[in-house]
Amino acid sequence: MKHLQTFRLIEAVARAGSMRRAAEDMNITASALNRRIRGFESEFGSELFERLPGGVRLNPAGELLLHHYRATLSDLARVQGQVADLTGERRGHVSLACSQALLPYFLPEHIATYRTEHPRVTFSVKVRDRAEAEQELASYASDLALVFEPIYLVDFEVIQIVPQTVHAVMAASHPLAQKAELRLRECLDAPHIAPSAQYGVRHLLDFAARKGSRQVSPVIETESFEYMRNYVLHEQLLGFQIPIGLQAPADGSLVFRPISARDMPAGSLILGQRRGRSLPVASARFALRLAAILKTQYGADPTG
Amino acid sequence: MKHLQTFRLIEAVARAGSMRRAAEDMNITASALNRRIRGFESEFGSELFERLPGGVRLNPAGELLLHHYRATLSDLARVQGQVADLTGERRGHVSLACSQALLPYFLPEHIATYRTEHPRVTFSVKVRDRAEAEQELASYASDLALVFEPIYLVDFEVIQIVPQTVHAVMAASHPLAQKAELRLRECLDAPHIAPSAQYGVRHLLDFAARKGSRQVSPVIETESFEYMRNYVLHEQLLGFQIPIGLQAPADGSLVFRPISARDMPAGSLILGQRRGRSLPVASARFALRLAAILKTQYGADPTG
DNA sequence: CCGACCCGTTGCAAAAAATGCAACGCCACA
DNA sequence: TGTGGCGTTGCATTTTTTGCAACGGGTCGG
Repeated sequence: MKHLQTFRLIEAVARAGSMRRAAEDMNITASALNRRIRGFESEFGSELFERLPGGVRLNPAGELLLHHYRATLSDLARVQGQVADLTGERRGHVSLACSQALLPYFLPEHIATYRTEHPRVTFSVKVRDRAEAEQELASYASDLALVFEPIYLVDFEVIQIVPQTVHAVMAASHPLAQKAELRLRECLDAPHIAPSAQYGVRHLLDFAARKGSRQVSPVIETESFEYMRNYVLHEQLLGFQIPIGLQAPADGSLVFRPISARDMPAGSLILGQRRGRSLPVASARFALRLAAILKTQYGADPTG
Repeated sequence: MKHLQTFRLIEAVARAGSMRRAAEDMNITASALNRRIRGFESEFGSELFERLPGGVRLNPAGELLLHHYRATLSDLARVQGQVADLTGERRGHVSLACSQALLPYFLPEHIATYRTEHPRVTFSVKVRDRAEAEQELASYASDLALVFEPIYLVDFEVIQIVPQTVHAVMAASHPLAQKAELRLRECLDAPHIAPSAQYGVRHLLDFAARKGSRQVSPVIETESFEYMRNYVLHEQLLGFQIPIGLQAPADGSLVFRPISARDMPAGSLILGQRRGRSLPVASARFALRLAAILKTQYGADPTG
């Protein structure tokens, strides 16, 4: 949209922290950029940036305006989606932030299915931990978030919530692989590999361990669940993940067992959006679909 | 705001129903206007107008877009108000639609008072009957409405509600001027002048009369309460109005008496805004002030 | 049934706005 | 005290927008 170019430039300057760098990013000269900013500031009635030696930084007025811009952009996208609906076309864009567990199986499968039915709908999939995901929604950078155990629920509107019991992941040859269900104690006694602190799985583990006056003491700590799943095939360690991110391989090399509910309650996988926002049509429809799938595949909402 | 010029043009075309007329209104040539519209339509991805012989008309896509524009405008005004607050200045604009009864005393007094405290706040005051006032809010043409007995309460969010008993207005020499309170029967028996059907006062009168198997049969019917107040000084008729629009003149020529609550319940004077909208700072503050004044001057909210 | 009229649209030249280039003053840092 | 990055400004150039005139199509009244 051409009429929003000035806002795009403002955003670029805010991101770059300097007019000259932003000018380069946007493929115009610093002078042109500078004059657009100054021109807008004067018609807006207030400066948007603090001029510092070495660059610029958004001032509070600029923050407010940038927020307006993002809200405008999002509303315009919604309108375009509605118009596309009017003309009978199913097109649009869905932007989604999700936890790592959704990457290997769940999202690829269901986005692919959705796209066979609606080939003109495109997707962005970002990986964000539970804190970042909310930020993503708040800044309108993503329409939807599908996150395990989000932290702050302010401005986060729950669309669907499903329980996910943490599972221990291990090689088929691991001694504990014989049991159908594991006690937390057994897991902590065995050498283990654990996700780092920002993840919901780790948070649940730490919490449950403290309650039993134990602690999680991983041999390896990692930010990557994929790394964890692969590593336990090479050394006899226990890993931890939620079932939506797990699938038994055909060769039977990897197995996973739930941790007893007596030791650790199930966590919540939550599909949500920014509170009060009306989503673009494409995102809204996809959210409905996703909610239905989660509900039927992963059972009733534990909160009622 | 320069970057919204195209939207202003689209709105003008929608209002004028023809590009050439809109071009004249906006002081540009029809060709320039036409090319901007076509240009925008092509980047937007859809036509906004039906081209008819004899002019154009918004199509559904255009309606959606115009709605987006108005929402954007309103949000931008809110942001500008917040920024003005940041810089310590109290400026901004309050737009208000109101019933006639507020014109003679109430609004002039309180807007003037407000402006002595906040000289940089400007006002628009539009007179609208109770149906039009809601339309005014819905289209973002006004921020606030202060209306007696609004009709449809959809999308109308009540800020403050105060009771107003309908009063009979008459010359001091009128026989009924001796009594402190009038029965509806007495009023209908006497020759009277009444507001036309779209007004809340008339609506209450008609309703109460029907309940007593009577009917309002005015000698004169008028859209102007000012006319009514002045007319009863020249002929011995009863007029009707609510007390917020009445003030006893110094010379005692005009008197007004309440109609008994046994015959007719008090109506509601309601201050409201568009549901769910976050108002510009100036309007929000003025609304708070107005609500406080209404509450203290005209007693408790009858609905609780 | 046809001419007058109003409509949206388009070609082309003029006017206006945005841009690039070069230079200036400023401040931090070495 | 120089050096390099920063925001900003004057000026020539390029790009965009506008106004003018004309075209084709439709309605309406004589």
